[in-house]
Amino acid sequence: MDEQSFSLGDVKDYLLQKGINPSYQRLKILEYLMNSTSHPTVDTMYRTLSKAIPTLSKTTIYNTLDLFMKKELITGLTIEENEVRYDANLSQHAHFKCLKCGRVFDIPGDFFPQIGNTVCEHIVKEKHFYMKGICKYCASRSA
Amino acid sequence: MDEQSFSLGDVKDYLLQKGINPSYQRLKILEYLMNSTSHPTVDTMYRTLSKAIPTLSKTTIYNTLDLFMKKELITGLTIEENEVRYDANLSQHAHFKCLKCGRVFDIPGDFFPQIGNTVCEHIVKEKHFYMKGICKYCASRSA
DNA sequence: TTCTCTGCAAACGCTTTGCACGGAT
DNA sequence: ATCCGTGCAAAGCGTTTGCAGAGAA
Repeated sequence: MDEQSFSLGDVKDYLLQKGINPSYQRLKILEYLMNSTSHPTVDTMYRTLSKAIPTLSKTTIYNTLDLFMKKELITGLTIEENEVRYDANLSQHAHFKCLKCGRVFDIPGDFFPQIGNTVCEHIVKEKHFYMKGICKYCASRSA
Repeated sequence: MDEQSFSLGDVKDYLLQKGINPSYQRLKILEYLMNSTSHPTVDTMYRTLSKAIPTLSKTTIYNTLDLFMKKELITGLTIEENEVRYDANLSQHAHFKCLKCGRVFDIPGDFFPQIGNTVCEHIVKEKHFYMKGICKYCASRSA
């Protein structure tokens, strides 16, 4: 958790506004996502949230994330095969994955080409842009 | 297979030039990839190539693709979780995945932002850009 | 009661690993 | 004999499914 900007109350209001029953599990999962910029995997969420909710199961996390995605509160990001990461930041932004430490960073700014609704006659619904390399922390550590 | 432009001989020369022992399996796998623009998954390759090589195993395909990636003959693309696709087209290009039929198309042209070697102080090694939507074939079919 | 939410356990599917056979040198 | 390539079988791991118990209305 990076900087605690959203309270449980904020999160509850948000869920209610989106027409989602704010159960404790859902509140805590969304709170975690909204206060995180690290694009956690299900396993990361599970290991962290288990401390606060010892009975929490991964099934509930999957169920909840599916619900949030269906209701468009979050998006899933695919950078690596074998793991999906989740992001509550819905603004169009790029991602950077460090090949050393594995962390995923948001890259602000509009890097997205100004293509219209179609490209090569295909209808575009989503655009995804990500980079891989060595993050500034790993770079300075090995320098 | 889309348009037969590379012969087995071409592929053999390419393997030798890259310092890879051109076994029959390796030849056929690379031939398939070089003559395909459909970014096949391992399963697609397996089902297709099994016809020509009945004893072929998926293990060999995985071994071979790992080798090709290590030697930088091909790249792996991650658009969906749960499946890796492979591409022998090493030029920087974008991809488009159809949400209906699931096919992945190459999108030619330089859609990549002209960022330098670093972004937000991170060292960039790879850039990936892909879109999702409805491809022209599915769009015309349902129109 | 009825409907929803939760979570254990098992199933699934793609990928990786262990290991042994076979061909080439 | 040695080395490399191949491929069967089993294990691994993230995710999904089946289903039953708990909780709210």
